[in-house]
Amino acid sequence: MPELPDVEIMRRHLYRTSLHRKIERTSIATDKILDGASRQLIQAHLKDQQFETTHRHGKYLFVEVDGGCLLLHFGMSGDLRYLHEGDETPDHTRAVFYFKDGSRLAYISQRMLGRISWTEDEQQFIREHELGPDAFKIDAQTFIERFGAKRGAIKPALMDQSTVAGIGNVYSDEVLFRLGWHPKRNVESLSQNDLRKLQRTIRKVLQEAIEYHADPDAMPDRFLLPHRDLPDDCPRCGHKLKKLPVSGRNAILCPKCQSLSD
DNA sequence: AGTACCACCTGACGGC
DNA sequence: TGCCGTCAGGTGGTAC
Repeated sequence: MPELPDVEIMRRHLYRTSLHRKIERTSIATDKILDGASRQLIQAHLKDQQFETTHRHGKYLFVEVDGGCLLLHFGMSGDLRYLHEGDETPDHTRAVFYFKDGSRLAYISQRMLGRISWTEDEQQFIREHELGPDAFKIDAQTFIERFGAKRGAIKPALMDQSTVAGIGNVYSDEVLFRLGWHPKRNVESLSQNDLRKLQRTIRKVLQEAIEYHADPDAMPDRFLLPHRDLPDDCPRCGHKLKKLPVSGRNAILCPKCQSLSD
């Protein structure tokens, strides 16, 4: 479930477990998961190096080594798991980073829509992939400038990675649910105050999701996320939640709490 | 610039 | 039990 909070949890996992271990070798199951870098290049760059540090921008995980940066993206399904010697490799593991001490880090991507790449210039990578500022770190003023310049429906605007990076289908729904705003409401209808409120709500929702380890089962009932499997009822008013196609994706919303009129 | 649609992939799940 | 259609939380391309 890799949107910003999920990737942040993976970052913390990697940070806690996998830094400063010498890399013996890297196995990559298929070239399909590579983007702009050959497997030979990645393997050669990682050999005998160690992961020095890791940070996240939007849904991308940056893992720095001496001489460059490994990039992990997870598509619509994925996970990262540190394993001790003897631990079984999880299903759908598509790449494994083997450390000299016998442990290893598994990159899991069930639908193989995730991508592994390599860059020597992180800022250039961000520019080339047209990523806006990170949705969690962006300051209010920058958010208002960038988001306020957009047109059209608010949900696709929230999911546009070039405006603000990190929000996908699920968390755009969560933010709009918390605000009581309809996903098709026009961005043009938002006042300066609404934009400020939107930015604060994004930060709050992402912050809380991270605190609950991006795990729907751990989240309180007032979140929309644990109720996405329809049919289910709105945790706020009890009305039946509904599914609504918005620019090619399915939004989940409460038609009573999130009416289009206001 | 925004929207709509398709393609990329695999596999979990519900219906029959 | 097994087959099949449908659907899934992302991104990138096209055409309008």
